[in-house]
Amino acid sequence: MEKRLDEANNMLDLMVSKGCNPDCVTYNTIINGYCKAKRVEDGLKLFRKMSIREVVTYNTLVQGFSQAGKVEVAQETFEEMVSQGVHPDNVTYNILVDGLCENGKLDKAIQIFEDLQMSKMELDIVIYNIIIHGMCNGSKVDDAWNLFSSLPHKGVKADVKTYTIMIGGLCKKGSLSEADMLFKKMGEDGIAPNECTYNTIIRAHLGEEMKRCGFSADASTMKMVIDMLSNGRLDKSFLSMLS
DNA sequence: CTAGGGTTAG
Repeated sequence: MEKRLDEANNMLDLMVSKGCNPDCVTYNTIINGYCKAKRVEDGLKLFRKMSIREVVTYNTLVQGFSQAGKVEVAQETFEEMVSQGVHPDNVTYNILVDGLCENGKLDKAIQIFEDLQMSKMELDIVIYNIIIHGMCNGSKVDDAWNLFSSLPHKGVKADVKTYTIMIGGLCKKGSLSEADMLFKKMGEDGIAPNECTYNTIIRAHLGEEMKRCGFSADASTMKMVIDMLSNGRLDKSFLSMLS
């Protein structure tokens, strides 16, 4: 967790030298550490050396490759898992579908999600949250809304994340009044908003308020930003807010 | 008498 992977590896060698054999949890802890440290290739090397093939390790690797932006390799790892006879579980599909969404492959994510719905796997709210989030970020807020609205028929109960994701999607689309209505409905449905929900809706309202007050990136604003960037009062990451 | 490792929102 502290990204001190080489020390962790030395510890692994030490335990082996003392006759204490690592098991799948030991290995997975280190493989996950490699992935979090953006060293998924090193994680894969360790994986190739071990003989245990279980679902959690594959899940770790699929996520590692996705988060390293190598979603094709993540998909290949998933295929390998299936061909090795290791059965994917809910977490596998959550990781795979989220990885596809985060790497610009929303259509593929939706396709897998639809296959899952036809399968006899029991889907819980997590996969719905992931796909609704993917749709909202992929400019398919209307599709997200339709899916969100279908949850009661499917016997799946929306949680605070579902509402927050959907409210965020409506805000992004510019439908602030619909977002407000959903925020109200969420309370009526007995789901309490949390800090994420409030941040989402407050940010959208502030953005509207700024527009109404005539704030925009005009010449004088740009000059102010450029000045503040040059004297260091404003961090460069601020610019990402503007796009 | 068998822990501990992998998943979603701004």
